[in-house]
Amino acid sequence: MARRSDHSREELYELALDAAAGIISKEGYSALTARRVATDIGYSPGTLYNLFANLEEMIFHLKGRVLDALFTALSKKTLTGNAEEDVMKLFDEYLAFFKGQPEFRTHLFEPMALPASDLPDWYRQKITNLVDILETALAPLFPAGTTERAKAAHVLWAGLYGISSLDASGQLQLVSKTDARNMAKSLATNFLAGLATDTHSRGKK
Amino acid sequence: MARRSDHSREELYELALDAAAGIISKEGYSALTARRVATDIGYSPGTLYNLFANLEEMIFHLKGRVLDALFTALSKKTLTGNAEEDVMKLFDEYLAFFKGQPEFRTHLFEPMALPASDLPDWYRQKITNLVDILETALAPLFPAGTTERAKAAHVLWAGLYGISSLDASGQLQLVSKTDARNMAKSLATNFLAGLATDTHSRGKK
DNA sequence: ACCTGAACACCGTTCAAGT
DNA sequence: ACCTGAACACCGTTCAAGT
Repeated sequence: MARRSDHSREELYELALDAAAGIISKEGYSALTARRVATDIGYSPGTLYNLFANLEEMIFHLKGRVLDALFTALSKKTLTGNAEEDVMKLFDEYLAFFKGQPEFRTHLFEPMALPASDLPDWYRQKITNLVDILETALAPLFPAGTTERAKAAHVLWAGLYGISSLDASGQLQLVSKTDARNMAKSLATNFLAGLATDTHSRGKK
Repeated sequence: MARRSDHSREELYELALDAAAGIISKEGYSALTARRVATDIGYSPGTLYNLFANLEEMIFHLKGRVLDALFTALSKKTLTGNAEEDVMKLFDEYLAFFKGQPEFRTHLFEPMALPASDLPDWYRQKITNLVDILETALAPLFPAGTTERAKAAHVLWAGLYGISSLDASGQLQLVSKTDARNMAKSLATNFLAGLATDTHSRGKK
């Protein structure tokens, strides 16, 4: 074939990520290969390497896109000012988001092949933005910008991730009706109740 | 070469898992291939397929071994009867276990390619045994065998997993000195404090 | 400047053939 | 019965050559 300029670089970028997302949701992660994406967008494999350093980087950008979509979904929620209620609202939206696209839930936050310190800033920022939403819901409980508030948001975020992730991969026994939502509620309720006792009373231990 | 019966089937099984563990810890997961394991144990690739259905199953068995080692480590801890103290003792041992072998932390509980329902029983049992240790530490807070006690143990387990996992993959900003241990402590303290208020008082909400 | 497609160095897995 | 090793159908990635 001859040279193609049917698509700009930006269009190609979007086409590639679209194709990758489609392959994953239709056939699973194992079907996602550079050659397959190239075929699906009608270009040769080499072209992909004009857009991304390698397949891993391409997946990285796809994850970035999913993080953006999750951010949008969580941002839509209007907070009431009741911390427990708001946290559960966000938890529910999180769980609902991945229920609709289970393929992504299991891989979105999975360990990167990169050394942890090499996580690019633009990526880390997307995660920060997500955690910040959770932190906002904790505003009634803490003075703004305190370390304690950030820590609480981080623990809730990591806890929710753990629940969602182990649930999705069948690594928690879900016999006893203790499904992910139920566990998320337990986490939110008890952790926040514990924070309250912590802040108000509690001398030394 | 000729036929080899240098090793029994059981010996081969152990040799293969030993080799796999060595490859992972020395060169990372991406270096783990069926051909490489075969080379390292001095057999041809085909022999591996006498032992395991495929590479994934082999990794599965390796994970089982790591779960056993984690169980052994956690079992060694003697519990004091103070729930909060005991939970933190177990949390610390968990974090220490993976600090010594970070390659495994990031992959041990990662999503399986299998549908969640196909997790073999022997594997799920190993996880159950681990969570049961945590549940034992909660004995002072709940009547034995209650659903509530099991649920609390599950939430703590999933939460710890989330913290450990996101920490390891650099997906929590560890700028603010909020390291994994600190977060695990926050989870344990506040969740258990919340459980206490839950059990004793608390009418309707 | 962008894209191709052959080429390189690998994979996982199978299975006839050997002992 | 167990093991080999060639073979098959793939990979990711590179890069000279084309337009």
